[in-house]
Amino acid sequence: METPNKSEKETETTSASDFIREIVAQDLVSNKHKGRVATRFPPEPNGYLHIGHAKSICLNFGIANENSGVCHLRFDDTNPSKEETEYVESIMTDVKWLGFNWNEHLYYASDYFQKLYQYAVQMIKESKAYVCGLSPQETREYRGTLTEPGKNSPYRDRSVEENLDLFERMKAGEFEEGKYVLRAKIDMTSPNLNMRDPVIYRILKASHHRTGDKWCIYPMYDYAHCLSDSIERITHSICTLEFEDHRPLYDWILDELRVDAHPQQIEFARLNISNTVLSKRKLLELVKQNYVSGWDDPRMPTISGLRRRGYTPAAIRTFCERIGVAKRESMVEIALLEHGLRENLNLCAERVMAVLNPLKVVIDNYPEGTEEELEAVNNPGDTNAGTRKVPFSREIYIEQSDFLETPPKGFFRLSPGKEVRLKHAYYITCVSVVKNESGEILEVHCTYDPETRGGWSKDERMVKGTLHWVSTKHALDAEVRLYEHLFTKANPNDEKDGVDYKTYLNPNSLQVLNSCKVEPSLANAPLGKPYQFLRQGYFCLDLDSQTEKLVFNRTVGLKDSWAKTEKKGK
RNA sequence: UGCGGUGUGGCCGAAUGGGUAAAGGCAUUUGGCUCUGAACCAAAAGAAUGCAGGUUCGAAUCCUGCCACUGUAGCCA
Repeated sequence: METPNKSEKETETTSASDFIREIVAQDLVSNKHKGRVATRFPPEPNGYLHIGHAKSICLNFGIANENSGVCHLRFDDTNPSKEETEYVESIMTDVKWLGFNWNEHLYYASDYFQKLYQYAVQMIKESKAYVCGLSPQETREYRGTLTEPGKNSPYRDRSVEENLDLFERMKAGEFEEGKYVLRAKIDMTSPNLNMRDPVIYRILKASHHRTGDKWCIYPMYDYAHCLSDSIERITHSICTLEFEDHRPLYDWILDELRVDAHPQQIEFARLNISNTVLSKRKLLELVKQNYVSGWDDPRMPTISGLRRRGYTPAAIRTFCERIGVAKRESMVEIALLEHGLRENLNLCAERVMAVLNPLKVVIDNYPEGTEEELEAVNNPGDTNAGTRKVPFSREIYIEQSDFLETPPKGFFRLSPGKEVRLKHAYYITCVSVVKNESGEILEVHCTYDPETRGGWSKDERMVKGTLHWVSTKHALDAEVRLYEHLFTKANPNDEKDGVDYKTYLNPNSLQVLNSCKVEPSLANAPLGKPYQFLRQGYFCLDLDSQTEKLVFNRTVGLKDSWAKTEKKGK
């Protein structure tokens, strides 16, 4: 498997098996497909990919990779009224970014329109399909209900010749949309509604993003999908649970057409994640109604949103492996996603210092006008990451939350009379506080111990707290965007009593900090490169960033056990 | 209320034609370590597997009957 980012590091995981992989393994043992494994990822190009699709991508490409097989990328473009080239592009970008490669196996259902048409003619000739003139409304009425059988269409017994003629004229564009459809002749009394003479072709006078105006009849999903799978000689056609009831139809079409490749459809449960939504309709609504800034808003669970947020492909892949594959519908806690993210970022993110809510500290005994460069390791877990120089001077910024005039028990950051370590620098002791008339703290005065340069003390005196800091005169201004879960409720889809899911939108999902100070090495931060802002979390440069005004996204915060005990105390 | 599917700790999920204390991960709690209250290390707590019967020396696995949840009545996919 190729990874697009060379610096990317993979999290160690033992890939677990699941019921689908077992089926594939058994088929390999029984030589059912002569040792071949061919899967496919078949998105409809009518929207952006989200992390639910990533589960399917990892599954399909994963199974192919593990078995020296192939996985096709096939655009299921049978409905020209909804599909666009823009989506085709974004889907390819996202699949590649996730680290998967379809090589030469890029297909479109629209490539098969001619073949599909010929198969339809064959079905008509064998009296297995007929042209129906019922209106959409009538078709619905004839179909029956969940508990009542349907009844035969009055057009069901047209002659083969008449059907052939009508179908030909449908194709020639002689009829308006809705006037006729081609239906499979199965059984209007079947307990499975999908088998009640399903429509397999409809008239659509829309321009197709690839075939233009060549066609005005388009195959329906059930008809096109199984045949596309068969044409491509897919061995295992993996889809989600809602298609379970369609499997008899999938098999019926392939059986009746006596094709020589008959893939096996296998269904699994789609992914749900807490505190977000993963339905195309809802995601589209959030975008269209400006609840978010776009498909790639860093709060969105879309692949493009996650990418902009700073997620790594490896973290998403690991997540998809860990959630497993099963048939029961479930909701995975978003904490699992975030855990894997931190785990991966911890390996590859370089550490830097940034102060989000600055508080000025003056080091009284540090010579005025002097400055020095201190060495800082980029990643304590990875010696290859090297070191960098960080400028230090008499005035620095620390985090407001790192100073408390009257500290509670267990607080081991800075407070009057207390000594703390400045990361990579010196030990400092707070000697006084300067406030304005209304009592707000303007600056904190400290003294430093020159013997502790680099953050070490020869006498091994105990210093419990270590703070991050930035030299005031070297600091770069930055905007930092902090994100929280998009929804406050674990399951926003639980819309009981008519409550709309948007009711649960988190008003604090985006918090913008405008007066952040970051260390100068960040001046040349490349887009998307992961950083750990020491003691705070993982961040990356956002595409809104400018040279004069850097903009960073918080990908995910570090775990914060102090915040936890603080909360408990309240 | 047809047909299909699914029920295993708070959340995912193993246990693949019955066999010792029902894996593992996340979350939670505790302790250790540490120049990040991070990471890391160690440990703890937490389920008698939807319910009720039955078969068996022995059942999450087999049988019977219930219950709950879910999908399905597009000329969407």
